[in-house]
Amino acid sequence: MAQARRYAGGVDGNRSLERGIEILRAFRPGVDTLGNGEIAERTGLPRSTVSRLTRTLVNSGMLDEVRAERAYRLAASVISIGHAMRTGSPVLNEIGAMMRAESAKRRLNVGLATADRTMMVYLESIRYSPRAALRNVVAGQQVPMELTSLGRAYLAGIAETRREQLLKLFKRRSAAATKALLADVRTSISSVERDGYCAVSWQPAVLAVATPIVLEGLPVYALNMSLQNVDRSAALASELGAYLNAFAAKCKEVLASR
Amino acid sequence: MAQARRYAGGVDGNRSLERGIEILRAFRPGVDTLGNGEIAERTGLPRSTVSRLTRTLVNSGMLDEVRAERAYRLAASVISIGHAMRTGSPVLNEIGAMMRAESAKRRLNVGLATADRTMMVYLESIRYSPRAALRNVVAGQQVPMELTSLGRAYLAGIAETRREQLLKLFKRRSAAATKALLADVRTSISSVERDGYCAVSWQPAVLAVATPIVLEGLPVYALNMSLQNVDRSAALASELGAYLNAFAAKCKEVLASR
DNA sequence: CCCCCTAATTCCACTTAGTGGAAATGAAGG
DNA sequence: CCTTCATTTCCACTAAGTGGAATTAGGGGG
Repeated sequence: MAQARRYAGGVDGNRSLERGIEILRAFRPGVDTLGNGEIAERTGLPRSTVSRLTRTLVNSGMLDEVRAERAYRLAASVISIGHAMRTGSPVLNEIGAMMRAESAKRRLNVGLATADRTMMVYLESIRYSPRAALRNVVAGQQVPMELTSLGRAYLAGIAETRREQLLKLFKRRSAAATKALLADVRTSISSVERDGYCAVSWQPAVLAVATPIVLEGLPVYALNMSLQNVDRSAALASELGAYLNAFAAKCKEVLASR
Repeated sequence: MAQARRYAGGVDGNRSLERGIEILRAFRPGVDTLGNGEIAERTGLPRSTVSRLTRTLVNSGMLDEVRAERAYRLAASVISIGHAMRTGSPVLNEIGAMMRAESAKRRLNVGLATADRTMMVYLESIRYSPRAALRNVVAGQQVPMELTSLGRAYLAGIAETRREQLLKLFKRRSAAATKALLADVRTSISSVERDGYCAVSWQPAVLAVATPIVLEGLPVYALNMSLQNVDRSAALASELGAYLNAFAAKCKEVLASR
């Protein structure tokens, strides 16, 4: 009857695979282990189904079983695949080294991110610190799209229809302060259109600027620069913005000739 | 009839989910995009099945579609999940900072890895360089288990039955020099049992030592230290080994009290 | 030490969701 | 414009997957 399509109120696709992926997603940063019960709760799937799917994920090497606590944790395979994603990314390959150099030269944080649903996820985030030992690089960390310069630059870079979809999702997500927030987001988007970048101070004493990178055949990325322990000032923002615009121009040049 | 078990000559599990994961695994480092045809070749799955599963993976956010070349690439979600794995790992959480400090103090590379099938995958690899700008950290990179100090330390740390399974796999994999290689592997394992570490010079002018970390309720890990641009010498190897043993002891202390 | 209680796993009848060969569609090139 | 290769859609078939119920396995008390 059904032709591998449109199962109970869904879109095309393979239900078991979708559910298996949902289970993997249930492991968020900070969550170490999850038992089948907790997974069932978080995903809304029947317990017996979860039991079978986690078994499959263990066999496929995506989950490790912790027999003692009857629980599972993400296995090493997931970072292998993550690594394949990063090394496969043409953008990161081309400009990763430039980002490091720029971070060292300007003494600030430089990041490259793209969207995962309604979050921005860093492909690379180079954290500058005066002490060399504290400098570090993070990949995979998520920050909220609507609250960050990265996310707003991304929104400015994507197709309008998609942007409006996402804005609706934010509205549904945060009950309070929605109106002001959305206005803020739109201001940032205009700022990108006018100046090439937007500045947001999402976290206290951190000033961040970001700009979109739009390339044919690739998802939209956003590039950012940020400084910790500073007072937010318009002058500083426009200085950072100028650095960012110059750097982004250099990146786009390199990427265009790939 | 079939109760979600033992489909055509397989073990228990969900076939579609297994296949979907296989598709994700087909994207190895260096492979940027893959079309459905190539995926079908690499995985041995029927083309129509691949077509449906890739669509599902796109809907689930694990793959990005590149319409222009009718191909797919791994999406940002996979590094989100990879990041969740790393932050969820109690071992990396506890000793990551210590590893950085040790790398800076001893001026050498420090790595933590575990197994993904027959490969070792780095949870963290801290690459020391005299120039601060060149120091970097990699996660997810794979190295062959049977050829590296990391892999051999891991083999020394796991249950004997599992070890013998893996050794058989290596035999099947590399046709040439198998006998000598396996003897080498066993020598390394004895070396771990006797000295606490093993030394291997897998890549030219790189000397590496590694030791297993075995903890209740966690997969076996391996910790390594390595130096580039050195001549292999027994004296240097035992010096590195001593550093490693001291460091591993400190790590185990921290991990025991978690 | 045994028994209860909770949670995970297995069982099983049901039937839909998935399958893969064949047809259709679509892109690239002569 | 027509051919060729590749990818996607179609569709009849049925095995694979489902989820509620029964069962088993842990893990605290009593």
